[in-house]
Amino acid sequence: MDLAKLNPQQREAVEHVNGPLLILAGAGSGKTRVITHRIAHLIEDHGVAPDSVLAVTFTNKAAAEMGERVSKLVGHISIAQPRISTFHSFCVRLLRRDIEAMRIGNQGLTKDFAIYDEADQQSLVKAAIKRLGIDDKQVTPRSVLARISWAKNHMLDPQEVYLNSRDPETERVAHVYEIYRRELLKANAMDFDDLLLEAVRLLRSSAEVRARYNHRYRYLLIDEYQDTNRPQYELMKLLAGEAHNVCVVGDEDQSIYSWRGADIRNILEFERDFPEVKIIRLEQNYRSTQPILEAASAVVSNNKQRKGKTLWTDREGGVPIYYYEAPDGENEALFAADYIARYLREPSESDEPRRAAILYRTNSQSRLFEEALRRYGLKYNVVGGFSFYERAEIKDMISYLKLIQNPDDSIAFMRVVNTPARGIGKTTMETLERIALETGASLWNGMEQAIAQKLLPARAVAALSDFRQIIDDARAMLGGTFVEKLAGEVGAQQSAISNRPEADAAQPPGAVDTDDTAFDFGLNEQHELFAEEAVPSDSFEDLSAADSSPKAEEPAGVTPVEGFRAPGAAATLPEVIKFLIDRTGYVKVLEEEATPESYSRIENLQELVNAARDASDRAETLGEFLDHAALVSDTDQYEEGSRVTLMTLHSAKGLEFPLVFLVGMEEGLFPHSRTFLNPNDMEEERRLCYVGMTRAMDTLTVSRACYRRRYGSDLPEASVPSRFLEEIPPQLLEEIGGSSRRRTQEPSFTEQYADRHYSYEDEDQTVSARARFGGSLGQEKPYSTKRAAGSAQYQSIDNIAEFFASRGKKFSRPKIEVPATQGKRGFRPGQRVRHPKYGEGTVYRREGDGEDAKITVQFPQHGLKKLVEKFAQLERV
DNA sequence: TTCGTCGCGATTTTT
DNA sequence: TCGCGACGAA
Repeated sequence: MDLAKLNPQQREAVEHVNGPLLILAGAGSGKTRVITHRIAHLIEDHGVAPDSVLAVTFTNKAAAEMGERVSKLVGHISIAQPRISTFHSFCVRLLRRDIEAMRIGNQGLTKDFAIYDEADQQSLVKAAIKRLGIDDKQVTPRSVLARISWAKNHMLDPQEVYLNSRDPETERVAHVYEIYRRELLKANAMDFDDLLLEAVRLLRSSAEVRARYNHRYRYLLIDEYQDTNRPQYELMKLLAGEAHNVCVVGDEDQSIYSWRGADIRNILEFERDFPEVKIIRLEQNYRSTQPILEAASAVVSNNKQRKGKTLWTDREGGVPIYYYEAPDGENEALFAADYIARYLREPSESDEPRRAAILYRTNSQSRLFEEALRRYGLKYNVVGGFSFYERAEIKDMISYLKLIQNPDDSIAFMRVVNTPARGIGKTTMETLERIALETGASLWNGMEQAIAQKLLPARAVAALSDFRQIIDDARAMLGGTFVEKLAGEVGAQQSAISNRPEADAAQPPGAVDTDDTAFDFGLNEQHELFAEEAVPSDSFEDLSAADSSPKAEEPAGVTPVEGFRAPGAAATLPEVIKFLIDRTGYVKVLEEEATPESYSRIENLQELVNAARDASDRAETLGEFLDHAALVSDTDQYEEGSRVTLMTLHSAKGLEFPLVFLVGMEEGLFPHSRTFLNPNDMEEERRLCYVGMTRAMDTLTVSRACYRRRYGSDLPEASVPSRFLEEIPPQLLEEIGGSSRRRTQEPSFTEQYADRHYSYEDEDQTVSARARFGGSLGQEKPYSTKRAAGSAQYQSIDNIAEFFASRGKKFSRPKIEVPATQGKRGFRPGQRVRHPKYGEGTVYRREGDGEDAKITVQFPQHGLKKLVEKFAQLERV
């Protein structure tokens, strides 16, 4: 292993082999490099078996990237590779394998458990609130769910929440929590938090399982350690076993997930639980220029809760931080787009192609920038927001699959039982829920009882039977055929600790108990055979045509099981999805709708079939396919090849870009208004700002809109510059655009162009740009319903003209009618004022007029205050 | 039971 | 602006 390219601290970290290691790695200090080299060093120079190394990262994307880099370093050595995964997917694997060790009698979750996402959780909580008869005006499902999640992240069960409660509201939360938990169990399901908790519970409760994993994973690495929460910490301790070969890497200044339970104390307790720990600090930054580093450090140094460290770089020179003050949000976006367009056109100074990122605080801010980039015909990649698997039609199909896998999944049941409409309405559902509640069973079970005992009107029974038949048929198609990768290289590695069941016989459809969803694990040759016939054409017709495989037409209920196991008789996952899409009439409904929206949904479904085919090609089981769907995260969408990336500051963690736009630097937006009350939250916002700034390698541009529309209302509100702007040392900041205050001797890249950014006669915005509006987007985001639909509205020349006309108006009158009073009191947003009690502040917002005008003022010490202007005794400063 | 309209409230950040 | 729930009519 060649360690010559590492600095002394990095090298020390890499060469540390046994025992606990804590690496405090500042932004851009080559942390990933250290981790990958450390893994390679262990394997290459110390003969550690690759698959006894477990590295845990925060996102799947980071894991994949790290895996790639590691296999570049050591790929030649062995087929076995280190396991590199996120906490959550690691836990899923662990639980799918061993969770039944916790089953007592017939109680407890089975390995076919479902994973509930936030929407599923919300439905469950909503139902629980309703059942408890709690007034849902006061408590929203959202807030209750947040508190349940908080409790889970602090490893408190409903009992403990109840016993610790000091107010009736917390008691109610405890009750909802208890019901929520029971419903999850009944549905054989877990939420994201449970994945961690159950894994901890499993490793604690079974010495045998724990020993197996301790034996399997000898070396443990944890990235982004500052963002781990309590359960993750416990998990780490359990996995570290006796050997304590655990290396954690983190940066207190980049801790931005405390709202999700991340606890900085984990760093302190690490030293307590592993007293023999070695601590290494990485403080040399290889990423950013001096001014960027200095500005970011200056901002974060305003935090009180901080050990403090000094990042330094030997990189010399660099342009200042540019600051652009836009009249409004649209202009801010156009400015960024214009700047980026020019930037990308310039030849790159290094070998790397030019890349830029626009970073914002909330996802909703992306829209304006997307529109602006489209105007300029720039391809871009949006990370976050709506992901593919969150789209309604996709969730619907996934819910059908989930139901096949786990019929007790009541949330999936409710989602699709009447989707598309098949005459199962409110009354029917209420009856089913009642039956389920009375017998303590799942909705599916309730349905079976209702059908068998004819507890419902004939029409409802018929509709339910039809629904059941669809699920049963689909399951029968799949039964016994979905292939597990057993043979060959990968299988050997996996089966080290895996204890897959021998091929189970698929049971006849209808015989539903928790075990009949087990799949056979055939061989690869067999799979290849099926894959051949599974390749359909890509047309829409393909979906709607009644082309579902012949066996679907067979009366599934009477065909003997053996019939489904014969070679060639079983269906692959994509076939089953196509069967479902067709048999449920889903596409038919969409086609009848015949709107651009509905066609794009059909496209999305086609995309799902493609995804399933890929999974099937990789020989994934239905369960694995569903896990993947549940665990892909927004940040995983980041494409490295993309030249322009839009994302939230949170998603940007761990990435770097030559050019970064940090936009929306306004009080209330960033820092977000919800953090005004709590100083700790404010410090986290500041860390978030630090994270954003340190993403920039060469150029950092910060911007703000003086007037911004909230919720698309038509009167824009004045904004107050973000406090973080003021924390950037003024000598590092240079205002650009309209009113440049200062000119440097040589016109910088920015200055050459900055004054031209209003120009709409720019060549990019004429014919060529128009021609590209449709196509470029489609390539970049093939499944984007909303965005595909959105792009349509700009395709006509009239619309474009209209767009520019409206924009043009704004620019000629940047200050749109602001509710401003002429009177001498008339305080206007953005103005500095003094209040006898609260001191100096900035006017944030003004409502009403004349005598009853109310104004909201932001005071540094007291936060936002709403005052009646007449009485407030405010003076101008 | 379904489908339409209307009014209201919402926006942090994510595995 | 947009998405959801409530409400009412066929």
